[in-house]
Amino acid sequence: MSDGKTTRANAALGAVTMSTIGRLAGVSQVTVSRALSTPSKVSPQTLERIHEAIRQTGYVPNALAGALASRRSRLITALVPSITNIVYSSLLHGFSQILRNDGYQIMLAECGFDPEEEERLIATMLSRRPDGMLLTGIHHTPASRKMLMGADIPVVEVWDISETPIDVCVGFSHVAAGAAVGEFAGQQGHATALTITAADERAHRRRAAFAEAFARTGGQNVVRVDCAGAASLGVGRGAFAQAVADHGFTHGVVFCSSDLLAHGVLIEAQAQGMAVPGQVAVIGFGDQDYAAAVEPALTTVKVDRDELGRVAAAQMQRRILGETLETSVIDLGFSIIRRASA
Amino acid sequence: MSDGKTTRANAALGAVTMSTIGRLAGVSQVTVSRALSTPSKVSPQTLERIHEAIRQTGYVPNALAGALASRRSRLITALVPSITNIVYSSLLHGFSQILRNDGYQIMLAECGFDPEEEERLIATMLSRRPDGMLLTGIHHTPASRKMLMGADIPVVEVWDISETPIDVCVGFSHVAAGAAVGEFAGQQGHATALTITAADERAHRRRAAFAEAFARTGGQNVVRVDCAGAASLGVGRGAFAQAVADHGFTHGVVFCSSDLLAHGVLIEAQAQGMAVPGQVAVIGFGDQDYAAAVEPALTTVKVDRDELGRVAAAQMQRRILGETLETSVIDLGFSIIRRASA
DNA sequence: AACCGGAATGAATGCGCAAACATACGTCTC
DNA sequence: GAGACGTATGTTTGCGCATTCATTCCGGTT
Repeated sequence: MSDGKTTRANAALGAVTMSTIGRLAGVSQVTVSRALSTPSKVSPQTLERIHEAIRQTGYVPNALAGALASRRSRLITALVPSITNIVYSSLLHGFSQILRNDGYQIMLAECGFDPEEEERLIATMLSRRPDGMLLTGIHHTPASRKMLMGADIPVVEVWDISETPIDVCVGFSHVAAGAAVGEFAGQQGHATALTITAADERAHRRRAAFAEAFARTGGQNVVRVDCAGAASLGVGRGAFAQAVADHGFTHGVVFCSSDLLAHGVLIEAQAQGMAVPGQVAVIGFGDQDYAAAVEPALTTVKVDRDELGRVAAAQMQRRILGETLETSVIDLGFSIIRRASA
Repeated sequence: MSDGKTTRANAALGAVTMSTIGRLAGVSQVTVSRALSTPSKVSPQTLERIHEAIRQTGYVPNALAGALASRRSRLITALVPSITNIVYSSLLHGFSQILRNDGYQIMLAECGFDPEEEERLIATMLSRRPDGMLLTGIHHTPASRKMLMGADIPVVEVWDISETPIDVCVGFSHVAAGAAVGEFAGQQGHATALTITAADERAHRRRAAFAEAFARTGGQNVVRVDCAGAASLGVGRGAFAQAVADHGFTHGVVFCSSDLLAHGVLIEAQAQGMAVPGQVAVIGFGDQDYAAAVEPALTTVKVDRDELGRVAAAQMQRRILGETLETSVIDLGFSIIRRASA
C-alpha cells in the first residue's frame, strides 16, 4: 500500500476508490485496475477477492480519472437539430446501439437549426474530450470547423453529403432527392405544384431542386408555402388551408418537407372534401412508420435511417481504430415509395 | 513556470493546456484557470493577454481534469425509456434548457422499459460522476437504488409519484388519471369500453384504474387489447381492427394509452365507416401537439410536460445547491381535455 | 547449478486542472 | 511610520486512474 495518506483522505470524504478496493482485497491499486480492464492478467483468486470487495462497497469506477490518465474517454458526442424530431432521434438509435456494444457512451445535445448555437455546443462538448463526434448536416461555422480539425478526433457528418467533409460524411443528396420527386410529379402530368417546407436548410434545398425538376418535366407553376417553426401536423394543416384560401390551390401535387406536414395536408384535404389523390396528390418525406398507416397511405421519400446510423457508427469505429478511410463520402441514396396518396 | 518537463511533454503530444496558455501569456497556470472561472480576480491587461493566447491556439479546456480536481463535473445525466417517444423527449426539453443556462450539460441515455438495462446504464452513467441524475418512473432494481443512494448526488424521478422516492420525485398519479378517465367514460353512459395499451408499466396502471372506475360508474364490460412493442399509429389501427374483428367491438368508448394509438384508432374507425364520436368515442393520453389537429379533434389527458421538466430542473438546482427540501414528492396533476372525439 | 522466460504483482509517475496556501506590493488608517 | 488590509499573482498539492518500468517467484532447460 503506497498511499496511506490518500486513502485516509478518501475515507474522510466517504469516497471509494481503487485503492480502497485494493486495501480490502489485500492488493495494490494497479492490480484492481488490471482486474477491471484486463482480468486475464490477474490470478483467479485475486480476481475473486477484488470482486467481493467491489460488491461490498458498491464501488463505481471514476471514468473521469480513467479518461484523464488514458487519454481515452470512451465517450462519443452527437449533435442533432432536434431530439423531438423523430427523423434525427431514430437515426441515433442505430448509431448508439452499435457503439454502446463497443463500450462507448453517447452524449447527446440539441442545437436547433442554428450554426452559432452549434458552435457553442461543439466547444462545450469538446471540453469533455470525446473520442469521436457525430454532427448533423454539413454546414458549420468556420470556427466550428477549426475546433474540430484541431481536436484530432474522428468526426462523422450525417444526413447530407458534401464535397468537403471535415472528416467522414454519410448521407444522401438532398438536391437529387428533391429533383427525383420533381420529375416524379411532373411525369404524372400535374400542372400545378404546392411546396410546403419547414424551416430547415436541407428541406429548402430539396424544395428548390423539386421546383426546378418539376418545371423541367412539364410543370406549369409552383405555389410555395414556407413554415417558420418546426414541422407538426397542425402546421401542415394550416399551410395547406392557407394555400387553398390565399393562393387558390385546388388541384395538383403537394410536396411536403416531412411526412408530418404531409399527414396534416391529408387531414385538411379530407376536411375540405378534396379527393386524394384524385384532386390533390400528396408526397411526404422521410417514410416514417405512420406513412403506411394513414388514409390514404402516403407516398414519400424513404431514407434508410437505421442503415445510416449503422454506417455512421461503423465509420466511427474504424476511424477510432486509426484506419485511414479510402472513401470519406458515403452516399446512401434514397428511394421514392409510391403509395396511394400520389 | 514550474513545469518545464510537463510542457515539453505536451508539446510533443500537440496538446494545448492551461500551462501552454500561461507560458504564451507570461503567467502561471493558476492565473489562466482564474481567468476562465473567476475573471474578476485577474487584472484586465493579463486577461487580455490570456484571451489572445487562447484565440491563437484554439485552446479548449479539459473538463475531465477540471471535474476530477474540483469534484464537480457540471454534468447531469438523464435516463428515459425512449428518446423517440415524444412524451419523454419533450419533457427533457424544458429540463435541459434550464440547466444548460446554469452551465450544466445533460447526458442522455435510453433504457427501454427494462429495469435491468436501466441498472446497467445507471452504473455507467455514475462512472462519469454526474452532479445529478434524472430518472423516469419510480420502479428501479434494488441494486439501482443502492448505487444511487451511495452516489450521494441529487436524484429526481419524474413522470410518476411514489411514496418512497429515492430523493425527489415530480409527476402525477397514473392511477388517479386512469380512474378519472374511467369515470368520465362511465358518466357518458357507455356500456362497453375498449382499452388499447402499449407495453409500458405505467400505461397498465392507468388501464387497470380505468377499468375499475368504469365498472364502478356503470360500465358493463371492458375489452382489453395489449400491444407488445412500442406504440405507433399502425399499432393503434391494428389493435382497433383486431378488437372489431375478434371481440366484436362495435359501440363504446376506447381508452388508448397514448395519443398515437388513439390517432390510429381514429383512422381505422374512419376506414371502417364507424362514426366518431357517435358510435365509437376515442380518448387518448398525453395531449400531443397533433391531438387538436386531427379529425375529429382528440379528447385526451393532458400532463404539462414542459412544466414537469421545469419543476424537475428547479428541484435539481435546489438540491445541487444543498438545500434540503421539505416536500420530496410533487404531484403536478393532470387534466382531461375534452374535444370532439369523446 | 546456472539460466531463461513467463505469470503475477507492485512502485512510481503524470494526465490537466482547482483549491489551499503563500507572497509581493501597493493603499489606507491612526 | 507601523500596522492592517486588499489586489494580483505564484507554489504546491492531489483528484483517481492508466501506464511504464521494475520485482518476485515459479517451472522448465541445458
